[in-house]
Amino acid sequence: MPKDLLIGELADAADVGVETIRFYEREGLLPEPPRSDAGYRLYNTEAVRRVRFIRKAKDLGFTLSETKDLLELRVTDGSACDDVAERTRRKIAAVEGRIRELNRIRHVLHHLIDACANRVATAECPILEILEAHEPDERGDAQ
Amino acid sequence: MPKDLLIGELADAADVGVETIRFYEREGLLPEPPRSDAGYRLYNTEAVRRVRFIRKAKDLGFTLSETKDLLELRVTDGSACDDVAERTRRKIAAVEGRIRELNRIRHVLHHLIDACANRVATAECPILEILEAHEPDERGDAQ
DNA sequence: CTTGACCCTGTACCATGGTACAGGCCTTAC
DNA sequence: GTAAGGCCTGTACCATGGTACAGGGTCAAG
Repeated sequence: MPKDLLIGELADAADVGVETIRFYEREGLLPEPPRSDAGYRLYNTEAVRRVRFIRKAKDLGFTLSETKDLLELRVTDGSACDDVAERTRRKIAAVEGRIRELNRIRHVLHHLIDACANRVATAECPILEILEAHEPDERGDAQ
Repeated sequence: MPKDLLIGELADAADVGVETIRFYEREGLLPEPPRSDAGYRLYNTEAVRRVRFIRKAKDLGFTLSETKDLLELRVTDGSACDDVAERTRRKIAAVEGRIRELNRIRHVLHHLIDACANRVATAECPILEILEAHEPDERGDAQ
């Protein structure tokens, strides 16, 4: 039987502050956990994964609301498979759009390294070349 | 000779508000442009690319300060090539890290689609599988 | 030569995502 | 049994990235 974690232990394990955990709970990103007799929140190890995921998603530029959507994508009795699949496809498209943009930035940065190696002065700001090629503009998803 | 843009024309072209342009200037992301006799800011088309890039970077989760770093990466008389190359390599590593994380999310979302197709109920929140193995990940060329 | 749409500076305000008390109740260790 | 720590709720505050006036000058059209 896995031992329950107190909020401070969860915070340490997920490398965030205690206040952040309570904040995520208020915002609906973490379910309200069961409580001890004294009213202490009792967490399991899934909560650690959840908090770490929220952090990761935030660093990738997802808003808390988008992150909440991602966490809610699952097949349960109550949710129609087709609907979940459709929402998931939209999220995949959004993720792929971000990957494409990041790859464009990556390529341009590599060109800059090359220019450096050849001691070629880049008069203009080279990173702006990113926007030369076509520009899809849509953010795929989000709200 | 390319016609100068007034701030409102730049804002329209880059699809942001006029106040946002002035905000970016205050924050040092846009250089102070020349002024007309009446004190109006006069922009060229590079400014449009710059503002669009700032927007894009923001959507990808870069802070304004990181974006400023990216825009400052260039080889000029005043900056040592080796230093620019080194900073650029660090930025590439950061970009590649983001791409890897996004690919992990993408894979898990694809698994969810599969589970859906097979009408397999996913009891746990499937996206949390992302944090399981540190899969070394196949290169992130989603282009 | 005035009206309306723009521009200027300056300051105030807003949403997001936390962070930091204050005031009080458990729990363990001495 | 008492002190140190951790937990509770509640409220206030903070940084980032804008957004929205107020009060005033500019300019082109009619």
